[in-house]
Amino acid sequence: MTTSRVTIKDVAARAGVSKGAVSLAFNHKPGLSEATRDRIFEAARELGWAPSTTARTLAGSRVDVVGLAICRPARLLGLEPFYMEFVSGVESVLIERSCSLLLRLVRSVEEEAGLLESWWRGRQVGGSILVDFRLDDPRVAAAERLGMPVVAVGHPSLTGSLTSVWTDDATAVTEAVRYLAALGHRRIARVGGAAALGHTATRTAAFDEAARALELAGAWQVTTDYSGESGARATRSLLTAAAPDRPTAIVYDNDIMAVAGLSVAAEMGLSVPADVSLLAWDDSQLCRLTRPTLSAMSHDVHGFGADVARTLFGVITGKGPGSHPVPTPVLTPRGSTAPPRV
Amino acid sequence: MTTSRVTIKDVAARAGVSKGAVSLAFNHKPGLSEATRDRIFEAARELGWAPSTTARTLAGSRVDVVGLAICRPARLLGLEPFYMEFVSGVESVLIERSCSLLLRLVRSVEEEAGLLESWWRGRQVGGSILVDFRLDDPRVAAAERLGMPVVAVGHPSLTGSLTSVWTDDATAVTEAVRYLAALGHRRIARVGGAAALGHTATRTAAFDEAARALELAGAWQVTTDYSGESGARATRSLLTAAAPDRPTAIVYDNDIMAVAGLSVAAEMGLSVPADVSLLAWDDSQLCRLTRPTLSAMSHDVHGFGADVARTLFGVITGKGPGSHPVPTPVLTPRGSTAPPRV
DNA sequence: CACACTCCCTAAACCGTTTCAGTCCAGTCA
DNA sequence: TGACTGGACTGAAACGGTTTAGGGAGTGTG
Repeated sequence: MTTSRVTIKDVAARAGVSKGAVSLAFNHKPGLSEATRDRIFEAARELGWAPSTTARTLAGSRVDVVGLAICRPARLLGLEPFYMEFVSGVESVLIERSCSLLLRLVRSVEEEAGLLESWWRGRQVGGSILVDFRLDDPRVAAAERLGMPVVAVGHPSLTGSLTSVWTDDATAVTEAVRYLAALGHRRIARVGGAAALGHTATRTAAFDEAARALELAGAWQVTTDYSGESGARATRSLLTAAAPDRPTAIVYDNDIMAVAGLSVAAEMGLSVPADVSLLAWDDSQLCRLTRPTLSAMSHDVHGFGADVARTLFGVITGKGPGSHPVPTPVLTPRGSTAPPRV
Repeated sequence: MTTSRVTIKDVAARAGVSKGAVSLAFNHKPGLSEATRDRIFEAARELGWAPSTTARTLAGSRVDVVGLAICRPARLLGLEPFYMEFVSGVESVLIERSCSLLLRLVRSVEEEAGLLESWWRGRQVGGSILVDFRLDDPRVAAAERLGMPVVAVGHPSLTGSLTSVWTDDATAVTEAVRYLAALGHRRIARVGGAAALGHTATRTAAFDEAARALELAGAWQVTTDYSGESGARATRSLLTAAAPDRPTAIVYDNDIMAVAGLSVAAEMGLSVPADVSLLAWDDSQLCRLTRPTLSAMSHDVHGFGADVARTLFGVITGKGPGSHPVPTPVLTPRGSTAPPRV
C-alpha cells in the first residue's frame, strides 16, 4: 500500500518555499541561503523524496542513462567473459555519477543503428557506447547524423569522426608473434574471431605483416565465430597435417577457443607445450584453470570499461572528438608456451 | 546537426488533427476513423516521429523499462556464463514488448533494496527482476512494502509473498547424488556456491538428506565463492586424504569450479573419471571443451530468463502472486563420471 | 534621500505526452 | 420536426520537474 506519490510540491510546502527553490537546492545551483538549503534537504529527507528522473529529463536537463547495445548471437554471449567484465567496469564509473546502463541485445548493427536513433530522439539515453565495429559500420553515420554523444570502442580507422577508445591490436599481435618466434617457432597459426569485425581485420593484417617481417616458414590464419566449437574445429584442422608441416604454435583470439584448442591437442595425442604451443587472448580466470595453464595476451577489461565510460562523459559534456588508446595487452607467459621440440 | 526536435504537435499539425488524436492513434485506442488514423501515421512517418517515452511515462502511462540488479563481485561476474545467458533470455521477450532492460551492478542486497525503492518512486522501471536470494532477504520486504511488481528468482520459501520463478534444486541435487550412487560411489563430496545464497542452503540440505537416505559411507560439503580459485582449493583439500578415505566423486555448484577441479585432479596425478568422478552444474559450453568432457546437471538458462520476463509482465499487468517452477535440471552424462575404480 | 547593486526567493512558462470532459455533427426514431 | 444517440474529434488539465524574468528587502554610495 503506497501513499500517494510525494512530489517536489510537497517538499516545497513542508520547507515553506517554492518548487523552484527545491529544484535549485537539489541541483546545487547558487541563489539560495545555506539555511534554506538545509531546511529543504531536511524536508526532503523526512518525506523520503528524490527528484523524478523522468520529469527531470522531460524538463530538458541531462539524461542520466547511457545505452549499450551488444550484437552477438545469444549463445556466444554467455560464454564471453569479456562483456560482463566490461559492463562491470562501465558501471563502476556510472555509479559515481548516479547514472544507469540501458542494455540491449540486438541482432544486427543495422538494427542497432535504428535503436540508436530512437533512443536519441526519444531522449531515452544521454549517450551511448558502441562496440564491435564492422568495416563500413552503419552506426558511424547514424551517430554522426544525429549528433549523438557516443564513444566508439574500436580503432579510429573504423569509427569515422566519432570519439574512440581502443587497444592497439596490431602491436599486440606483433608482440605475440615475436614472442613465439623468439622461442624458436617458425610455423605459427592464428585462430581469429569473427571476420566481419574490424579488429579481426586489424589483427589479421598485423599477423601477416609480422610473419613476413620475421620470415616465418609457415603462417596460417582462419576466422571463426569465437565459439569453443569453432576453436576446436579450427585447431583440429590445423593439427592434422603431418609433423614437419604442422604449426608448432597457435594464437587464439579469445580464451574460450584456446581452452578448446588445448582439449583438441590432448585428444590428438599432442602434448602442450612440447608439441604445440598455445597462446590465448583476453586473459580471464579461465586461463589459470587448465592443465597446462594458458599463456595469454592479457588486458584489464574492467579498467577498459571504466575508461570508456569516463570518455563518454567527456563527450556528453561537450568535449570534442578524440582518440584514446588504452594500454596494449601484455604477454603473460604460463604453461602453454615453450620452445618447439627440435 | 539536428533540426529542432519534432513533437506530437508537429505531427498533429501536419495531419490536421489535435494532439489528442495523434495520441489515440499511436496507442491503438478507439475513437478515430480509419482514414484519420492513416493520415496520422503517414504524417508521423514523414516527420520521422516516435512518441517520447519520457513524456509518456511522466503522463502516467506504463513504464517500458524493467530493472535487473546483480549483486556479485565484479571479478566473478565476468566468468559466470549464467548471467549473460540469463539476460539474453530476458531480452528475447522484452524485445517483443519493446521494453528495455535497466542493468545495475550492486554491492549488497541492502543497496539493491534501496535502489529498488528509488527506481520505483522515480518511475524509472515498471517492474524488476530479483535474483540471488539470501535467507531473510531485505528485498522481499522492500518490494512488498512498495507494492512494486517484481519477479523473484528463487524458491518460494525465500521470497515471501512475491511471485517467484524457480528451479527445483533439491530434486536436482538428489538426482545427482542418486546417479553417482548408482554408479557405485559411496563417498561423495559437494563443492557448493556462496553460503549466503538461499539456493545454496537448499542444495546443502538436499545433499545431506540424500546422503542419509542412501546411507553413503562418506559425504562432504564445503561452500565457496563460485570462483575457479575456490573450486581448485576445495578440490585440493578434498583429494589430499589417503585413498580409502578420499571421496570418489565430487559435485560442483557451477562449471567454472568443476573445470578447476579437473585441473587439480590432473595436478595431483589422479585420473578422471577412474580415480575420481566430477559432476558440474549450470552446463555451459565450457563443459564440452575439457578433457575429459564434464558431465553436468544442465538446464536451459536462456529459456529460464525468458520465463522470468514473461512472468514479470504477468505481474505488471495485475496478475496475482504465484509460484512458477521451471523444469528441473537434467543430468547430462559425459566423460567425467564413471563407476569408481574398485 | 534617491539610486544602484546584491542577494534570496517566487511565479509562471515550459518540456511532450495522456486523459477526459466536452463539442459537433450525422443519423435514427417517434 | 424535435429529441435522442453514438462516433469522431478537440481543448485543456494533468504529470513532476527545470528555468528564467523579475520582485522585494537589505546594503553601500554620492
